[in-house]
Amino acid sequence: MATAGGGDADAPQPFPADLDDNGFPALPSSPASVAASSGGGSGFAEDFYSSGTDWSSLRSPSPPRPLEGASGVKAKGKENGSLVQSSLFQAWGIAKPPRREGAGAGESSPVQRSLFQAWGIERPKREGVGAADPSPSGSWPGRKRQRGGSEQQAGAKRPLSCPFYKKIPGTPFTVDAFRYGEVEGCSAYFLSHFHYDHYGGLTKKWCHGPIYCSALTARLVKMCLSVNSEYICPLELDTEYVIEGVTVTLLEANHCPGAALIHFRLCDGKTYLHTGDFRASRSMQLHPLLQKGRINLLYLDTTYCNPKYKFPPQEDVIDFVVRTARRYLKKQPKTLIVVGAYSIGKENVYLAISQALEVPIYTDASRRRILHSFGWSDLSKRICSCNQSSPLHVLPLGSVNHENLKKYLEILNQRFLSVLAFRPTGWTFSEATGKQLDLIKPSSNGSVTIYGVPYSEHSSFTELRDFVMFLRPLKVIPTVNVGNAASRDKMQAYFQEWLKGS
DNA sequence: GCGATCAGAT
DNA sequence: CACATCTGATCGC
Repeated sequence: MATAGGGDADAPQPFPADLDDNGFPALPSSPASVAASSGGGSGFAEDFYSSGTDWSSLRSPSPPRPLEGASGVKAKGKENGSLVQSSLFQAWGIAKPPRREGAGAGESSPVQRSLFQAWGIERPKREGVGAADPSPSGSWPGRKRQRGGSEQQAGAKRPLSCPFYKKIPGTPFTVDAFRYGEVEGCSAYFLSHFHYDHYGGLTKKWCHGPIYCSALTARLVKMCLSVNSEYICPLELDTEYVIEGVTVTLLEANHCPGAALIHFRLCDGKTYLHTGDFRASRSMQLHPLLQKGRINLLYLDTTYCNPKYKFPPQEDVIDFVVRTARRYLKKQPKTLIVVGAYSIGKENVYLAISQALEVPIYTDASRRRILHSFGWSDLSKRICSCNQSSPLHVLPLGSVNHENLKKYLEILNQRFLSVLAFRPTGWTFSEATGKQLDLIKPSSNGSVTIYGVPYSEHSSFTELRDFVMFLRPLKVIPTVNVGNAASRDKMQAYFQEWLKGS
C-alpha cells in the first residue's frame, strides 16, 4: 500500500490501474502508464505524490455536525485539534479492500469500463455502478444486479469509492462527491455547482453530512432534489467561513449560475483551490485571494486542456448570435428563434437576444421555475409562459435537431414559418470557427436552420494556461479527463511546461 | 406504482 | 471529439 509522501510502496500490478481501488494513485507508475507516457518515469501517480504538499498531515476527521459553520459565519476560532497521520488511507479511515477481479485486460477492452467504475472516475462516460451505498455501516450487500444476465458473479461488485482528487488533504472535506454514499472520514461535503455530473447521487434521502455550496446552488438542491434543509449550508461568495477549523471562501467561477471556485486555507497556512468547473478569465486573477501567496494545490477543471480547443470570448459569440438572429428576422419576420440549453447555463445567450430584439423569453414551466429561483430580475422580468407570445424559445439541448424543430414548428401552427436555432457548446472546435465566427456554416433543412456556436462555459486551453501560469501553484491535480493514462500524462506535461522555473 | 440506477443515445 | 444530460429498461420495495 502506498504511504503518503513515501516512495517505497510496491506497484500494484494489475494494469492499467495506477489508481487503486480507492481511487488513489499507486506507486510507482503502472506499466500501462509508463508505456503510455512519452519519456516514462513521470506518471500521474508519482507526480501526484512528489513535491509540493505534505500529504502526511491529514487530519483525523471529527464526527459530522450538520449546519456547523453555516450559522457561524466568519466566526474564527480553531476548534478540534489536529492529529498527524502517517497514511492517506489511515487518515481517511480507509481499509484498502481486496483488488477487484478481472482487472487484467488492456485499456480498450470491455474491462476498461469496469476499471473506470472501480476507479470512480468522473467524466469518462458512464461513470459507474452503485453510487450510494445504502447501508450505514458501509458494508456491501455483496451482490449487484447486472443486466443481460451476463458474466458477473455474485459478490464481484463493490460500490464506487471516492477518488482521491475529490478529497481535500488535511481536512475532512470532499468536493462533488455525492455518488459514493458516505465517504469515510468526510464530515463536510462541498458542491461546486448544480450540474448533474457533480451533484449525482444527491437525493432527498441524503443523510451523510452537511452540504456546503453557494446560496443559489443551495436553492436548486432544495428545490429540484428535495434534499432535507438541515443538510444544506448556503455560503455567500467572497465571504470567509471557518468550517471544521478550515477557512473556506467561495469565488465566482464564471461557469453556470451559482458555480463557485472553492478556496481552502488550513491552520498550517496551506492553501488549496478547487475550481469545480470554471472559465478562467483575466478578471478572475484580480481576486484578492488569488493575488497574495502561492496556492499549494490546484484542483483544475481540465475539460479542454488540449490546444485543439480554441474558442472566442463569450461576448464575441453572443454578438454573433444576436447579429444572426437580427438578420434572419429581417428577412423573415415570422422566424422562431430557438436556443438550446441544459438545465442551467447559457442564460446569457438568450438573455442577450431578448434584450437586443426586445422580445420576451419563452420556456417550459420547469425551466421557468429554475430560472426564477436565481433571483435575477433582469432575467425574470423577461420570462413569459405563453409560447405564442415570443419568437424566442429556450428548449432542452437534446431537442434542438431538425426532426424535433420541424415538429415544433408545426405544433405552433402558423404563428411561425421558419426556425433559427442555436446550439451553444464548447466543442465546436474547427480551426476556422475558432477565430472567425462568420465562417460558421449552419445546417439547414427546409424551414429549419441550426447553428452550432462555440459558446463555452469551460476554460479554453490558453485560458487554462494563462490561469495556471498566473497562479503558479505548487501542484496541479486535474479533475477531468483523468480516465486514461495517456491523457493524464499529457496534461501533466503541460502543467510542467507552464510551471517550469517556478 | 414509484424512485433509484443501470446501458445506451445524443 | 465530449458536454451534461435524457431515455427507456430494470430492479427493489
